[in-house]
Amino acid sequence: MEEGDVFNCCFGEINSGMCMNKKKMKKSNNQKRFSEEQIKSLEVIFESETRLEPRKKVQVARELGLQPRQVAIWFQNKRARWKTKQLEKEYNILRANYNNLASQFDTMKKEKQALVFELQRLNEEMRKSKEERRDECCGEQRVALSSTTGSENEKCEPEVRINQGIGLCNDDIKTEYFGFEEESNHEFMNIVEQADDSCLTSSDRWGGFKSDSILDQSSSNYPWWDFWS
DNA sequence: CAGGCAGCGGCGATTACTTCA
DNA sequence: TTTGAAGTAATCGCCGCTGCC
Repeated sequence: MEEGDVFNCCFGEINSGMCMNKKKMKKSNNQKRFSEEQIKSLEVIFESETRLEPRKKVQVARELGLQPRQVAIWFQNKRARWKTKQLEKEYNILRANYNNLASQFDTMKKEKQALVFELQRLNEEMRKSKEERRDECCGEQRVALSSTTGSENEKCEPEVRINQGIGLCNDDIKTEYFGFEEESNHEFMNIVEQADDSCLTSSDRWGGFKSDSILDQSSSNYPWWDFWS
């Protein structure tokens, strides 16, 4: 006896209703997989319609030699499996997008670090040149003062130096957060805003990344901005 | 018209079984 | 030969919809 014969024999029983009591059909040896042709036909139908009209279901069942209920169950299971596969696909896409985003973030983080270092270097240079200019200025002052009363000169010099020192400290504190002095700070903020508009928040610079299905779901649950800390 | 009820079908979770490495 | 994982047909319980009374 061939396997097909076993199959047909068992389904003969099922189809005759002996095993198809809806309530409590004992899982028995009668459970057999559908034949390749049956599966193929069902797959073809499923591709065009994932749900069957009752009339169509009866028709398909008759054509394939199955019970309408078996066809209905097959479609139910098929929908469930299809859904699972779709979820897996979507998950893989999401994961790929996340990895892409993470690597972009890493690159930007490094760029930012480099810019901060550059900013610090420039700030230091500016501070030094300013210091030099003040030293030069103070030297000229001293020459001018030495031609007047000597006693005033002796009193003046240390105070001038202290005040200059305080002035420098204040400047440094003022620029600690921005890296610029007040007059250049406005310009700096403009640059930052422009960069922000064109590079960071503009979606067309993010390649093919699709954010619609990700952001609307995850933004409420996952604080993506934690990246930046 | 509103409300209760039965029948039907879909879905998610689970079970029971088969197949295969 | 045994065993564990994966696949699959079928069951169960729940829910929503629809038609009837």
